[in-house]
Amino acid sequence: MDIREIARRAKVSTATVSRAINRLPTVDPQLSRRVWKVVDELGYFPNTQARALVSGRSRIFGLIVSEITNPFFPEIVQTFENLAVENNYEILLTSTVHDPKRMESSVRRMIERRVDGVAILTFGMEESLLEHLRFRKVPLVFVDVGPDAPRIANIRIDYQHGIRQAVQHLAALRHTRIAFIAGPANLKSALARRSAFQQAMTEIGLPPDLIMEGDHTLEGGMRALTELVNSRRKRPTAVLCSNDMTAIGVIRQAYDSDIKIPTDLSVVGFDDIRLAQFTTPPLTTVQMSQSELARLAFRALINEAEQVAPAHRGSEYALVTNLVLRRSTALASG
Amino acid sequence: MDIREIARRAKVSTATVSRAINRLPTVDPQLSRRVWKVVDELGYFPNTQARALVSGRSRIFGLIVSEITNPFFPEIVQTFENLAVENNYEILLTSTVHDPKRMESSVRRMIERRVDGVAILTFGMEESLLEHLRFRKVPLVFVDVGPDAPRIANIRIDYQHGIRQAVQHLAALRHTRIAFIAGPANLKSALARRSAFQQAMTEIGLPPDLIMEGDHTLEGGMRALTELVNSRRKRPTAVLCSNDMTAIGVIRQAYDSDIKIPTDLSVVGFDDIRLAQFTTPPLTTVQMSQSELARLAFRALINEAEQVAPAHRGSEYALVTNLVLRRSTALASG
DNA sequence: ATGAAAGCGCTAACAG
DNA sequence: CTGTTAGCGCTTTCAT
Repeated sequence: MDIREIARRAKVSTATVSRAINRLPTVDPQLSRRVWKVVDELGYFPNTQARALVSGRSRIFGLIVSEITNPFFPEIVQTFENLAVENNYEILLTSTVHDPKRMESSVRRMIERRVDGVAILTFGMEESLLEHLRFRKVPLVFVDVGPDAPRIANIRIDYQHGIRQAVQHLAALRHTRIAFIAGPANLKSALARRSAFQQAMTEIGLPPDLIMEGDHTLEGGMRALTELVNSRRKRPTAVLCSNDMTAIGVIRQAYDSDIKIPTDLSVVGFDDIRLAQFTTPPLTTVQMSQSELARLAFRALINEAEQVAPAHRGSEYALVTNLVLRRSTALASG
Repeated sequence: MDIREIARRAKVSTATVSRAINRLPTVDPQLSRRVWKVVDELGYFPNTQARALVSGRSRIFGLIVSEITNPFFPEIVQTFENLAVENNYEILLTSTVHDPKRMESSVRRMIERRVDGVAILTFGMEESLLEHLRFRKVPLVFVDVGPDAPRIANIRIDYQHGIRQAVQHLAALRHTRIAFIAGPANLKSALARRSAFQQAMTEIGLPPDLIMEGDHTLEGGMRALTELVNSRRKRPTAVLCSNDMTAIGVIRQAYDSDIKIPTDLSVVGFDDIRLAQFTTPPLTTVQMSQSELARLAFRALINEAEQVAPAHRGSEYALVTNLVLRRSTALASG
């Protein structure tokens, strides 16, 4: 069943069918009705491949993430999909699973399907992979790490804003010994969080000297708390974590070590993944809105894809972070 | 840049380029090398839309889920994507978000992109939506609820197996008052879990009379435990939940009510979502392997899509459930 | 083994 | 306002 079949049955040309289906205003309402009647009767759906072939636009946006199972991403994917539906796009979702081969295949798949734009929301992308995409002038959007170039948008995250709130919140609860459990040192966003912490502490005259190394995993959080507890130094009364998984590890380890949260130890996370609401106690954390991030990314892509004359420079979007209070923090004990 | 460009530069016909790229054995190695050289030099990637148009196969599988943010799904999506990459397919992911309009648009999008098969992994699908898909003879795979018809595969889940293990595990820990928090009554899979519980209890001579209504949400679990606690009846020492989110709600409410888990109350979940490992204490639960489910679904689709002569009946796949022990269960107190 | 050419389903330029 | 037709990039007969 194709457009010709419809044309035959509606006794019009294929051009008219095409126009009617695309709701071009220049078609006689009479004919249009005839076309739509046949379309509905036959249950006809236009073939997007054929459309894409002739129009040169696939109406597909690529979305590259690290791993779908990383709790940071489902919300992003969902929001992205919602927007795609609203705007009549499809989304081609690929994950790199931290594997260079998979990154390469992601890019290849994007190009083969002729996507109209790609949002790269992985943590740390190999520059080299962008070559093909940039060469083909595919609109791109990055978080934090993109180059400043035409057709490349960047979402800049204000880590400082939320982290300052977190530190000041803890200070207001009379905490003075506040530890920070950092993320992987090769991760730009983790480094940014770390220095935001240092600055926020310094601002209020607290020494930012209690910094533990973590790796953004549950296990890393558990290890870091264990170290903190076993250290000869005086134990901190509060700990700020570079991401929520780390904080969840801290909570888990605290439970095992009979440290009560928040009475014995206040814990603050970062990201505000869905899971943060489900811990016991629910986690106070710095929110970096995943849905807002997805919205910005989508908007960047659609702006770029649907404008006729591409801008000469890339555009910038900003995302602020904010503390959300739950129940893992309390007045410093003692 | 297209196949003609390659042909011109390699001084062969487009037919030869096509054959070389598709690695047909009938092409002279000499020419093939020439073609590939040009392909690599230019960074050429075949246009999948054009391929799909002529071949009639899109190499896209649809995957319909309820909500991507439901913790049950990310693992499924990830596994599905891994398999897609391995087999050179793309996945068209849509979610119904429990909205009839979105279900409809999911189906429309699948058909417009001419997917080669669809896995319907939602909880409860409107029969009516299948019409279009079945009419177009698209291979389909369901969980539990699919009709027995050609090109339609079904994955049957053995709820009984894991639930019996859970009940017997609790009984072995000397629990005799075991409650069950059920799921929504309109959900076939929830009903199956409930009756599996009843049967497993009856088998060992325990009365399956402590059944609370839940709704598969955290809040539902919290409410159910509150009721259980406030009831005049003797409190159960163990509770089996229809899904993990419910169990997590129970854990949360127990924490708020100063009931220690597992010492005062043993809790068992169902599904084994990733999150179950991250609760405090980690949740003992009946595993219904999401990755295995995804694997079965993908295999069903690819079998159906790549066989020349469609079988006359739908095929059936089985998935068993199994208890996984963590730390939310213990000997009955008292 | 290779090439010429038809055609997949659609849109858009052009003519009327 | 409507129809005719070329052509999007590729695969696949059918000749050679």
